[in-house]
Amino acid sequence: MAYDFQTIEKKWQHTWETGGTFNADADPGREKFYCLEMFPYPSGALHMGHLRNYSIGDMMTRFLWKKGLNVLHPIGFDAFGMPAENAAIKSNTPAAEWTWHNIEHMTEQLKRMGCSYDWRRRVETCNPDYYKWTQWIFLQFLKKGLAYRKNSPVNWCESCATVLANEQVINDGRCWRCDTPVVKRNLEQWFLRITDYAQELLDDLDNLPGWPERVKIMQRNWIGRSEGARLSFRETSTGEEIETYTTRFDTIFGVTFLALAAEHPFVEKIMSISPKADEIGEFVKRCAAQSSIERSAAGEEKEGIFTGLRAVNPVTGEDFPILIANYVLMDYGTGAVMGVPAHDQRDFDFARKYGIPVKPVINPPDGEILDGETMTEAFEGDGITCNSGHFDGLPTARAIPEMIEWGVEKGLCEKEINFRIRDWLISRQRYWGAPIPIVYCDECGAVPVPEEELPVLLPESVKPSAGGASPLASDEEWINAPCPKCGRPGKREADTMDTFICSSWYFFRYCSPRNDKEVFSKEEAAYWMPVDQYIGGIEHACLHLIYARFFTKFFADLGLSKAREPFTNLLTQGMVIKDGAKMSKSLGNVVDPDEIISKYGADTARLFILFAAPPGNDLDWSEQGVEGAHRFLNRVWRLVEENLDLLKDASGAPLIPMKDLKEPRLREMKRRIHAAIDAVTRDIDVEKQFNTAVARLMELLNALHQFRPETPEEKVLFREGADALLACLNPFCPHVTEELWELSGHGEPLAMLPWPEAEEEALKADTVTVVIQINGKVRERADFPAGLAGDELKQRALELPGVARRLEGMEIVKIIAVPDRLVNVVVKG
RNA sequence: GCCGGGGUGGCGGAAUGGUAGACGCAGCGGACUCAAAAUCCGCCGUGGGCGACCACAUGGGGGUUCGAGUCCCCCCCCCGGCACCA
Repeated sequence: MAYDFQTIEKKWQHTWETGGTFNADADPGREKFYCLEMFPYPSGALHMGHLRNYSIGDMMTRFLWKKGLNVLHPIGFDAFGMPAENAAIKSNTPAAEWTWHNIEHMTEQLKRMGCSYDWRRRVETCNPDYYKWTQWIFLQFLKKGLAYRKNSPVNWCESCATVLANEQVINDGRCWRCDTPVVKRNLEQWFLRITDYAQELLDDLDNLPGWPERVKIMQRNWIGRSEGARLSFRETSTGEEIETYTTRFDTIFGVTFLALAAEHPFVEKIMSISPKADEIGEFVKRCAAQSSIERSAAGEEKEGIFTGLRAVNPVTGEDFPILIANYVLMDYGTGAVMGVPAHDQRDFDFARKYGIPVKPVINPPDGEILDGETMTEAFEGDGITCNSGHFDGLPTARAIPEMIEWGVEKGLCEKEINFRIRDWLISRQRYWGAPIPIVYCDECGAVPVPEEELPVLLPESVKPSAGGASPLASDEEWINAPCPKCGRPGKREADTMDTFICSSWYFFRYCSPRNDKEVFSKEEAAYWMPVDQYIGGIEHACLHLIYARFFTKFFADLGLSKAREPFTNLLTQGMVIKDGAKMSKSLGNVVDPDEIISKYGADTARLFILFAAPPGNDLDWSEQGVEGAHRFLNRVWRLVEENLDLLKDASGAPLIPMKDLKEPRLREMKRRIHAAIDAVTRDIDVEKQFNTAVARLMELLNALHQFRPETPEEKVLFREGADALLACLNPFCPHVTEELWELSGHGEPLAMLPWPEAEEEALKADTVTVVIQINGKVRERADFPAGLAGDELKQRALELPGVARRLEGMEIVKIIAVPDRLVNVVVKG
């Protein structure tokens, strides 16, 4: 017979809500802790990934409250985005209505989970009170010259009918949301200058010891810093200087061609003077038509076309042909590459295909002498410089810096650092997002909406369409607005902001969510920020987690906050798996959290999730595992219920310290209680291994279950154990533990009672099992008094009959003794 | 290709260089019951032996050490990230 979790959970949820139990206010006199889980998109209902995320965060929050900290634990909704729009198109429900309905439903679900949020602080990014400040932040970027408009080839998703930022193009050029191959389009779009922060974003990763190494590595890769040199080659007929960027300036003597991207500005000039203009034009068109998937595939056949023009190597005076090549990208470096086929595989493949000479300028360190005629692949490794004038004989490690140094002195090149990360494209041709607060005027150009006129409200009547144009442009009433500068008729910016903007600063807003005067209160942010513990999925490693760092640095530079990093500790939880695959609707392997909570209760769901795997691992969903967790809670319930009288008898009696317990059985019970407290505390606080913490509590329950107290002394001890079990289990299963705590005669609720502390004296064992090895193999075990020193331990081990028998006729070489652990006898013969 | 993270029973997973497999799931045997469920007790890495025991065993191969799942070297496999970035 199961305990009545339905009634109990409702009861305590009601108590917490009406009592504001988990509301937190800034209090400079108290140590704070900011515990945050990534806020959900209100897609309709919580899924298991959410349940896991919020179970982890809630358990930690409750633990930290009990440790005496002032804990900020807020939640909100990342409420702008495509699904609302799609739902609007499909079911003819306004996006706002759909979204707000989901928000209310999911709020109810979070409450049913027993989550300890400060609900006063809930924010929704689609709320004008919120996006007013999203727009304000955009204006600050604009003011600082960090927001700008540019016409450029941008990533376009046909299915989402909008552009995407580089970070949002994943899996070989596909849309992060719908997996559709992305194409390039030329559009005038808004960008944020995240590249201004590239170096700091990279450097500060070293100041984040609380982040998983792999997330930091992913960000380093994404930022992609490279050191090299910029140098120009003069085109012989026009005298035009064509700039290139190289990380291998030491190969400058090996340049045998120059390759331009099809979009390179000089290509137009070439067409105007070249007799081959038609042919070249056709090639350029073909390149442009290739999707970014085709163009960025490493195995793709390299194609090029001779332009008939030539350029001169400023170092050697040699001249060589200029080509246009499909493997040269316009948006990295200068869009032009110096071709060194002997030492770059791509250049090599290209040169062989088009009969361009290969000129080695580095020989391998093993003494081999390369021959450009017969080489079958490029030599890209380090070696000894050759065919390079007075630099011959230098090893690569010295050649690169020394040759750049020389080039800079001679005025041939400049040192340059390049980044792979690009400026953040934030325009979206969508309806359900924060409007970009700009009015276009024929006279004044793009004019920012004055701050006092914010928010630029999103009209709720607009019907989003599946087509390509920005839906807002179709709202005549909305789109027409006077120029804020000159008052003449103008048109509003019809694009909305990338929703990743909204989620880049919500953790600041939580600090003062109802502030209608400022983006956030400096004082409140100074107290709460940075977030001490952030919990979420790893899929945001190069998206949200970079953007949020960028915004935080920008706020610091505006003087709004001192924090230069938003998240001190990051926990990336694994996925929830079933039948070997991530839960997904298309695979039909989803388990509905509502059903689990209805059938077993929130405590059971939370316990299973935390017990089944360490938080970083993928979690294999198992209904039998859930039943196991439920069985455990029923046993806890019975342990208290069946011993209620006894527990009440013992209430109020002072605990018996270890030194006053004589009987071994009682001393052992006491030790187990405190060993459990000690281990659970360490697992939660230090190791972040919640599965083993639960295992220790299961052991404690098993021990209590077998204890069967009779004497008054035993009853006091039993009560101590039951109390410890409930107190330690409370952050995991807050409802059932709270109910049992009350039932067993405690006045005050558990939630805010101090976390139990292990008694040092009670952790020491009286006797220990020592293992006796002979030549490293376990041969005997013996219970000895704890703390025997080496010599005595050896003595007693050798006296054991089993050991003595085995050692007969053997010569003892040496004996290793580890107190309280083992004795290893090394023998010969 | 480069950079990470992994590989331990039937399964999820434990193990400061010191008893490999905690805890749970599944399975097997027993008690209770007219019976079943629930519950309780016991067994549960593989092979051998009636047995106390013995051998083997943490992806494979070497090494360091009295002692290696753990440290070092080489290799295989799986997962993730990046990848024509000049």
